[in-house]
Amino acid sequence: MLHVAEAARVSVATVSALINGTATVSPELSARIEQAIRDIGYKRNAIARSLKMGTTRTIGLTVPHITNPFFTDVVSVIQQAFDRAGYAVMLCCTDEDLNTQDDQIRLLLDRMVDGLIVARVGDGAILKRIVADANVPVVLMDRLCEGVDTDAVVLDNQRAVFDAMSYLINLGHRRIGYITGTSDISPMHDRMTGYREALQAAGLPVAEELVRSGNFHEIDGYNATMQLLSLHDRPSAIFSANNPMVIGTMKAIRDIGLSCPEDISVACFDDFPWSDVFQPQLTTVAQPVQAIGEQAANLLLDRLAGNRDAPPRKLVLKGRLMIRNSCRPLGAAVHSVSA
Amino acid sequence: MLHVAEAARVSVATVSALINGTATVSPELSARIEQAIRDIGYKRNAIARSLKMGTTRTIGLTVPHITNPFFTDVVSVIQQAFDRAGYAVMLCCTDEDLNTQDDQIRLLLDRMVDGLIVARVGDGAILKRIVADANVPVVLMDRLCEGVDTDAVVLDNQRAVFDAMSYLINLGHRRIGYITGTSDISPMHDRMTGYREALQAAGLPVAEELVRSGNFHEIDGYNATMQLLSLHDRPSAIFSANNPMVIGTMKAIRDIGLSCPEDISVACFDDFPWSDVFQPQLTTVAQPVQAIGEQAANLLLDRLAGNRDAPPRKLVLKGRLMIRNSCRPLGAAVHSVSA
DNA sequence: AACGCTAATCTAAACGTTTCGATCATGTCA
DNA sequence: TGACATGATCGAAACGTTTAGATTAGCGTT
Repeated sequence: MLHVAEAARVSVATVSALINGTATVSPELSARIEQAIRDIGYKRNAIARSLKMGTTRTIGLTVPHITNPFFTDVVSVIQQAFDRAGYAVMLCCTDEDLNTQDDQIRLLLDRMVDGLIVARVGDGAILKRIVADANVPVVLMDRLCEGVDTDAVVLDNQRAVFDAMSYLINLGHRRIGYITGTSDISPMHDRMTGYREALQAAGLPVAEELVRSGNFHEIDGYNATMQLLSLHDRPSAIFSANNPMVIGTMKAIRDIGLSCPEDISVACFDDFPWSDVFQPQLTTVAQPVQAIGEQAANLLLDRLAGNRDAPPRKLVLKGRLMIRNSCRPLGAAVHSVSA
Repeated sequence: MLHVAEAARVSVATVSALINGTATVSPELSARIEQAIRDIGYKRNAIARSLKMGTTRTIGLTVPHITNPFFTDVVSVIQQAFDRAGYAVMLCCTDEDLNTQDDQIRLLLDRMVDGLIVARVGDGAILKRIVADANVPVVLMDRLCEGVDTDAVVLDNQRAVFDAMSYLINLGHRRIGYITGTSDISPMHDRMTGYREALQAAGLPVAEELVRSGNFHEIDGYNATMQLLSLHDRPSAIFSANNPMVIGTMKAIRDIGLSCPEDISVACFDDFPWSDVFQPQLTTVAQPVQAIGEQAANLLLDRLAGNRDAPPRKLVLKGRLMIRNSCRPLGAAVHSVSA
């Protein structure tokens, strides 16, 4: 900018005024300055501007896994929304690791991001402190955090799983395996509650042997399913509480020589774009990814626009049960195939 | 830092020296400063540091679509690699739009990213100029760019498609539909060349009616497939040159009342994590996503480490044909089903 | 002619670091 | 004892912006 000012024989203040339109500058000087900008190929340095202004027009976004199609879709929507608003997005994947998340959020705050969207991981204590210290707006997404009282957009997970389980129960299933992620995050907790409540509402026992837990990865779903299928009294259906794990479930079913839905019914949380096309067409609980992403972005953009003092807003969206053909009705002959 | 200095009754220079280890500071002062840092909860401001140092420890990454599993996987690997190296990643999705890409790259450069990894979109002219102007290292990924002579990691697309086509031809297919993305980017061009060469090598004609082009989205694959399937002399196999489009292909096949592989064989570029499990199990060309991401990251990290003057390095990786069950051998009764 | 008002422009400080060179005490050596 | 190297610390400039406040010129009023 100094070079531009010299070339145009004006002060840097005038150049700044012209660029930002913060003051009127005469036509002559405007012309000289614009010419100089073109000649020199000047681009304003956003870092210097950020330092002075205290704002970076950049937000931080952390998710557990970007390869999980649910997060991929949401990230994509958020990215678009902030792109439109002229913000850049710094993306971090925490890989479901607490320390990683911790480090990454600090990294983002050090870089003076203007706001944060967090699909958190693990215990909320540290996150709580970080959020309290940093005075940037934070939006929680997908996962709430006890003690962190801030904007959030989540699903009614309990209801969604309740509905899915009720569907299975209505089909005649009585022993339904349930594969959950680590239960220290709110959706896993709520989904599990939905599972239990649906069973109880139908007067069915909650057999602990039917509940298995894993760490969100395909391999965890595989192992959990293997355990479920080797039970003496095998479940007739399996519900997987997240979508990477259901791939593992399907692989285990295949490897053990069974097939879905003939031998075992499968449903899961989170939809896939290809669910309609490949066999078995999985019955899933679809989250409104577009809405989740947009709402999270809107909540944060609203804060960034200056609405700092409004009380925390918590949006709860509804899931939708996509009934396809991976669950079969159980007739008189209950899970007839012998292992 | 000023506050820390005052609290510890030292100068800011000493605080800086201690934090960065750039000079020895006495045990007494060290203790005082460290205490002050803890008391105040001081965090170094990375923006101010960037301004002074001329480096942000942030890189920019632009991809056409993050929802495409291929890019998702690669982004994930790159993200992890830079995370380990202490860099932040600014992610941009260009949505296959030239202007968007242009804007985003400028945005990234304004923010003084230390380097750029680009899976480019469209014509290379503007990218070429931007890359020339910006004196940050750039690594091209997945897609080369004519006239941009920089580090790159790409696939041997031509060979990969040649192999896939040869496989189909060996199965007895003679009329093979081909669905490509817009051909102004190198992989699409190279893949098409592989298609033509395989046909020619087998002494088969290249029927232009069998080649359809779309814009990388599922709907484009759907439309292209609809056109192919309504041809008088329908192809017995379809190869889709990218993976979102193959979902559209499968939907079109379903909607038209045919089935794969009985009525029509399908193969495509890019693997899916679930390809092994759902029916039909798609035969695909798998890209070494892990290697692509790691190599791209390594190339850039090497430049960032100071190796600026080495001549541009171009890495060409090999694809792998994953033969599953979505393509059937053509016996005596050639594509028998009548439309 | 003196005055005040407005519009245009400029000067200089500030944002929070890093770093060069200066300062100063201390100990060593001739 | 004086010269000098050494090590620790500091002062101040610089990075490239923004912006408050000062300055100047032009013009209309009285």
